[in-house]
Amino acid sequence: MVSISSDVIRGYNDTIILYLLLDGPSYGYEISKKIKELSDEKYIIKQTTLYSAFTRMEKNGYIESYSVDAESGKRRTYYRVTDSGLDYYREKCNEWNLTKEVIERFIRKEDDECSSQ
Amino acid sequence: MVSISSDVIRGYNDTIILYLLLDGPSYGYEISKKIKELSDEKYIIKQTTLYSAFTRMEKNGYIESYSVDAESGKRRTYYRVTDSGLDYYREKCNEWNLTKEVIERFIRKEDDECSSQ
DNA sequence: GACGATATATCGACAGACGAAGTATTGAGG
DNA sequence: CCTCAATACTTCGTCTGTCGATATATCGTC
Repeated sequence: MVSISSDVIRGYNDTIILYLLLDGPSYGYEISKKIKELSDEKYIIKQTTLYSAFTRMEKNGYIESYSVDAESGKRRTYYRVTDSGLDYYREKCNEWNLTKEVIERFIRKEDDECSSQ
Repeated sequence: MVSISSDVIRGYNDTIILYLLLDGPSYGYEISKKIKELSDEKYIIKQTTLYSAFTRMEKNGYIESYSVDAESGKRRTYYRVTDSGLDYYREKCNEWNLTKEVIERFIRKEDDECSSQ
C-alpha cells in the first residue's frame, strides 16, 4: 500500500493548517479531524506535529491564539490567521505550484519505468 | 520571487537522483548539473545534500558505487541504480501522485484566496 | 468506577538539509 | 610561474521539523 510519508508533507503542514483556519478560527483537535476528513484518511497529522506547528506559527506571527472554556470544563485554544499568515499562505501556494512542476519532471509516467505499482 | 524551499523537496531528493541515474551511471558533480538544467535553475541541490543522499542510498542498497580515474588525475565516484533502487523509485512515484492529490486539496486556486502573487 | 472520546502539553530522540571549510586536479590567462 | 575558475569529493557541526512516549483533565455512558 502506498501511503504518504511525513518527509513529503514536511513543510506543508503549516500550509494545510492555515488553509483550514481561513474558514474561521479553530482549535487543534478540530483541525486534526478536518485534515483526516478532507484527505479521506490518507493523511492523519500527528498530535505533536500539529501542536508544534501552532507554536511555531504563532511565534512567527502567522496565527493568533485565544482560550475558550467550552461546555463547562473543557478548555480549548482557538487560533485565527493574521494578515501576515494569509500572505504566508499565498506564498506557499505559489511555491507549491512551482515545486510541483519541478518535481514532476523527475517522475516517470506509466509509459516507462514507473508503471506497475 | 517564489523559490523552492528545501523542506518541500526533502524526501524527494532521493527520487530526483534516482531518476537521473536511471539513464545510466553518473557521479555527483554531473548529477548536480543535470538537476540544475532539468529544473531550469529552479532547483539547485546543495553539495552536502547530494553527497549525503548518495551515502544514505548506498547504505540502503538503492545504489552501488565504483571509482573511476577519469582523464589522468580526476577521480570520480560513479553510482548506478540497483533493482531495489528501482523498486524504491517506483514506490516514490506512486507516493508522489497520492501526496500531490492530497496537498492540492489544501491549496486555494486563483478564484479566491490564492491569487495575487 | 472504568473506559473512550475530547483536548492539550512536554520531553527527548532522530533524520535530513546545509553552511563552512578543506583537499586535490586540470586548464586557461596574465 | 602563478593565480583563478571549474571540476570533484569529504568532513564537521548545527538547525529544524517530525514524532513516540507520556502525562493531565474533562465529559458521557455503560
